[in-house]
Amino acid sequence: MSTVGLKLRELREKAGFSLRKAAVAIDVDVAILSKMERGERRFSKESVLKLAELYKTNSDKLVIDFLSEKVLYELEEEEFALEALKVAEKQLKYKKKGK
Amino acid sequence: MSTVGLKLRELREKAGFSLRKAAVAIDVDVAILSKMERGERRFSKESVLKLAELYKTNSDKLVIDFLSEKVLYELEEEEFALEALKVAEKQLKYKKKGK
DNA sequence: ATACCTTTGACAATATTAGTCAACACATTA
DNA sequence: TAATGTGTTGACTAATATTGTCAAAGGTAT
Repeated sequence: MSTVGLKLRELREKAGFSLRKAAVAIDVDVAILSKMERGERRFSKESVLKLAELYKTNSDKLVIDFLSEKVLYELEEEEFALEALKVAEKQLKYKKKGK
Repeated sequence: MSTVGLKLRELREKAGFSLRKAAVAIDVDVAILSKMERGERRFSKESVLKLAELYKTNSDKLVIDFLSEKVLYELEEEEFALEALKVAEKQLKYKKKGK
């Protein structure tokens, strides 16, 4: 169900890594990587970056998906989730201009 | 610095509540309400709702600000924060249509 | 001084998240 | 069939973050 998870699983398979190998390579328990790929547990940003490097892929989109999921997780079941996102965007743009 | 905090503080003052009175009314420690209003500690959604009711105000915008701050907190210092918000929005819209 | 107000910081309690480990089921293959 | 490799699961512990409690401080006004 997780976008980052699915993408990273595909990448792993294409790169020819077994779950175990990949887990060892990025210094994470196999169980955790398994769960992260399937969305049972959320990724750490660190893992995403390490995996991207391992699979020789650009990490930007993966990180964006990762963050997006993090945000949506916070907003799940919230009636005003969409409105909140829009306000957050506006604030962020304003802030950026400021500095 | 917190939007919800500022708004709720203004509302409280307009409604003529001291910090103590308001805190007691919503069953929260004074120290915490003080910190929440000033953005030193984040609000709980429950507090926002209770305060809105206490001040006889519609809570929608307050909740939206509250959620927006929660989200921005998660994304602070993230290079791709804006992109992540956009992706999250898209996903959310898609999801909504689905159900 | 007394009675309010708000703020502060130290501390404890709780909840959430992350990590560890052993065992399972399945398939492959020596 | 026994050994090896695959991914998954659940129970448990450890670490971290979030919340709550409390006592005391510094204001201001009566």
